[in-house]
Amino acid sequence: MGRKRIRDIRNEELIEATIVAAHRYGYHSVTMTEIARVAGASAASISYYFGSKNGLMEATMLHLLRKLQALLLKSFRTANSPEERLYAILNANFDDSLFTVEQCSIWMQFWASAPYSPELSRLHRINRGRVRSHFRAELGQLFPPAEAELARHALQSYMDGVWLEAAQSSKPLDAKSARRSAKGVADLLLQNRR
Amino acid sequence: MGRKRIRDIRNEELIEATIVAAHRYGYHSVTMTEIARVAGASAASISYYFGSKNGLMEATMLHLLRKLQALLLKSFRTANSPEERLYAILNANFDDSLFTVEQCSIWMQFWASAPYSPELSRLHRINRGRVRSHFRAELGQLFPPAEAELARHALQSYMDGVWLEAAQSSKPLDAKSARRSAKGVADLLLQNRR
Amino acid sequence: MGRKRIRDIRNEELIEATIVAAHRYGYHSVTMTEIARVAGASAASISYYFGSKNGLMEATMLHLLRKLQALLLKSFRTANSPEERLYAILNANFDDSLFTVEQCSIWMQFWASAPYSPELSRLHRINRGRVRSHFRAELGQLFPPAEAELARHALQSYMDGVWLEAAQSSKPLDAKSARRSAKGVADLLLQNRR
Amino acid sequence: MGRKRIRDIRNEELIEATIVAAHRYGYHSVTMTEIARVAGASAASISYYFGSKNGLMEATMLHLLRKLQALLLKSFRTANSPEERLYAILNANFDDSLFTVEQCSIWMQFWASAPYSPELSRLHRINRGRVRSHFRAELGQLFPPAEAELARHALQSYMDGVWLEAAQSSKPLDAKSARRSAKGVADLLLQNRR
DNA sequence: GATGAATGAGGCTTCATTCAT
DNA sequence: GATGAATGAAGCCTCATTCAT
Repeated sequence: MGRKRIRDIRNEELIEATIVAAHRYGYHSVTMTEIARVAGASAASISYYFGSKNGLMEATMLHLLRKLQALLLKSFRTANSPEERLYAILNANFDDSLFTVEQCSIWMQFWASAPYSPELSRLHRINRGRVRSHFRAELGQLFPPAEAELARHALQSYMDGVWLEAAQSSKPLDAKSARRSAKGVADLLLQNRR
Repeated sequence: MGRKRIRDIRNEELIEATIVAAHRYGYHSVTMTEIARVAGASAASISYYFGSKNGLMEATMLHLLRKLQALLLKSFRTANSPEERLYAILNANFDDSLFTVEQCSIWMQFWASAPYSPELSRLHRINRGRVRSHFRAELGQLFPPAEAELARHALQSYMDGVWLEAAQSSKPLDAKSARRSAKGVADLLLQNRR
Repeated sequence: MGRKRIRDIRNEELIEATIVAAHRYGYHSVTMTEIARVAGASAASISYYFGSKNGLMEATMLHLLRKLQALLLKSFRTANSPEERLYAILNANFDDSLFTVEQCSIWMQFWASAPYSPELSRLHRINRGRVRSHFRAELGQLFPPAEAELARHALQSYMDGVWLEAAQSSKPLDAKSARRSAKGVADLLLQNRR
Repeated sequence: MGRKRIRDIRNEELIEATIVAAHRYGYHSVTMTEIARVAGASAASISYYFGSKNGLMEATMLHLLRKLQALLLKSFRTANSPEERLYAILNANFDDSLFTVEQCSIWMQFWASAPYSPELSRLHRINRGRVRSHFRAELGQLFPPAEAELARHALQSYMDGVWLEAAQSSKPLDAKSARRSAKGVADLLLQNRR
C-alpha cells in the first residue's frame, strides 16, 4: 500500500499536468517533455508510470470521465423528481469543477481523436451511453416516447455544443451562468409538455 | 485563364483529398504523403500549391466555410418569412452535400485545433459570427430580445452538438433526417412564442 | 551567328545575376529560383543554358577569371619596367571593375568550395599559377632568387588576404585606396632591395 | 561535476568530428549524418547536444577561436619585447596544433559563410578585432602611427592569405616553415624601421 | 524511484531537374 | 526559346521510447 500510494500521487500529478499542458499546446502537439516539465518531472517518468504517451492520454480521459460520473451521482443524491434529476444531469455537466476552459478544451480534443483510437473510442462510447441513459430515464417520465427522444437529442446535443464553444473561450468560464442557460433551455422544452 | 485553370483544378483535387485523408487517418496524424497518395500526386506538389501542410489545411477549412456560406445564400433565396429563413439556416447546415461523416469529422478536428492556429482561429471566428448573425436576424423577429438570444444559443449549440456527434458515426449520415430533427427542435422553440 | 548572339546575351545576364544573387544569399544557399528571379527569367532556363547549377557556377567563375586576365593584359600594356609591371599586377587585382564586395565575396566562396569540385579546382589552380608567374617574372628581376620568392609569397598572400577581408565588408569598397595600400606594401618590400 | 563531464566529452568529440567531416565533404555539403558517423554517434545526438546543425557549426568555430586565443596567450608568456611579441602572434597563428589543412579549410569556409550568419559574423568580428589589437599594440611601439597601420594591415592580410592557400593544400602543412616565412615577412617590414 | 543519455523512425520541406506545351 | 508543372531525392529536425546508472 505504501508502494501504491506514491504511484497514485505521481499518477494524479501527471494527469493534472497533462490537462494543463494539453490545453496549452494542443492535445496532438504537446510533447511528453512539455507535460513532464509542467509536472516537474522527467519525460522518462511518464513512460515509467503510464507505459506510453497514449497510456497517459487514456488515463487522463478516464480520469475526466470518472470525475463527471462522480459529479452525476452526487448531484442525483438530492434530486427527488424527474425534473430535479434532469436539472441534476445538466448541473453535473456544468459543475464548477468540470466546466473550465482547460477541461472543455482537452475534452473536445479527446473526442476529436476518439475515432482513431480504440481505447479512446471505447471510453467515449461508454460515457455517451451513460449520459443518454440518464436523460432517457428522466425524460421518459416527462414526455411521450417520441417527444422524449427528440428532447433528449436536443438537450444532449445542446450540452455538447456548449462544451465545444467553451473550449474556444479565451476567458474563464462562468459555470453558474452556463447552468442557468441550460436550465432555461430545459424549461423551454418542458413547457411543451402536455 | 488557361493558366489559372490548372492551378484551380489541382487545388480542388488536393483539398478533396485532404478531406478524405484527414478523415481516414485523423487531422493531426495524416501525413502529406497520405494526402498526396489519395490525390494521386506527390507530397512535394502540396508544397508547390499550398506552400506547406498548414497552408493546405487552412485552404481546406476555407473551402468548407465557403461551401456552407454558398449553401446558406442559396437556401435563403426561396425563404420568404422569418420562420422559413430560420429553417433555411438549419437546412443549409444539414445539406446533403455538407452533412457527411467526412466533412463533420474534419470540421470537428479543425475546431479542436483552431485555438492553436491564428489563421484557423480567424476562420472559425468569422464563420461562427456569420451563423450567429443569421440566427439573430430571424429569431429577433420571432421572439422578444432575451428569449431570442436564449433560443439562438440553444439552436446554435444544438447544431454544433449534432455535428460533433455525426463526426463519430461509423455509418453514412442521414441528412434528411437530421434536417427533420432540427426542424423539430426549432418548432419546439417556436411553440413557446407568444 | 544570330543564334549565338541570343545565347551569349542570356549567358551574360544569368552570370551577372549569379554574382548578385550568390553574394546576396550565399554561394551554397542561393537557389536557382533566386538567381533566375534576379535575372528576370525562370529557373528552368538556367538548366537550358548551363545544363545544371554547377555548370552555371563554373561558368561564372570562368567569367571572373577571364575578367581578371583581361585586366592584367590591359594593365601590362602601359607598363615598361619590372616595377611598373609589378604595380600593374596589383592594379589589375584591385581594379574598380573587379574589386567590389560582390565579386570578392563570390570569389572567396568559390575558393572555399574549389577543393570539392574538380572543375572549380582546375580553374583555381590555373588562375593562381598565372598570377604566380607574373609575380615571379617581375620580382625575379628585382630580387635575388630566394628573396624574390619570399617577396612573391608575401605579396600574393597579402592580395588574397585583402580580398578575403573585402568580402566581409558591409560598405562599398574603395578600390583606389586598396591600390594605394598595395603599392605601399610593395614599396616596403622594394626598399629592401640591394 | 560528474554530470557535466559527459556532456563536455561528447561536445568535444562532436566538434572534432565536425572539423574532420567538414573538411572532408565541405562545410555546406557535409550532412549531420556524416558528422555523426565520424563521431561514432547518431545524427540525433547532434541536435541533442547542440540544438541544431547551425549550433554545432557555431560551437566548432568558437572552439577554434578559443584555441587560437589560448595559443596566443601562451605564446605571449615568454615574449619580453615588442619584436618578440610580434613573433609570438605569428607563431600562435601558425602553431603546429592549429595550422593544419583541416583547420585552415574549415576556417576559410567559416569565414566565407560568416556574412550570412549573425552568430558566425559576430565570432569572426571578435576574432579579427582581437588579432588587430595585438598587432597594433606591438607595431605601435616599433613604427610611427601611419607606418604601423600599414605594417599591421600587411601582416594581417598576409596571414589570412597564407591560411587561405593552406586550405587548398593536398599535402600536410609544414607549420614550422610557415612560421619561418612569416618571420621573414615580418623582418622585411622591421628592416624599414627608422 | 527517477532521469540523463542516446537513438530510430518518420515527417515536413527544399530544391535541382525534367518535360510537355 | 521559354517556362509552368511536377517530382524524387535528401536533409534537418522532432519526438517517443529505451536503458544504464
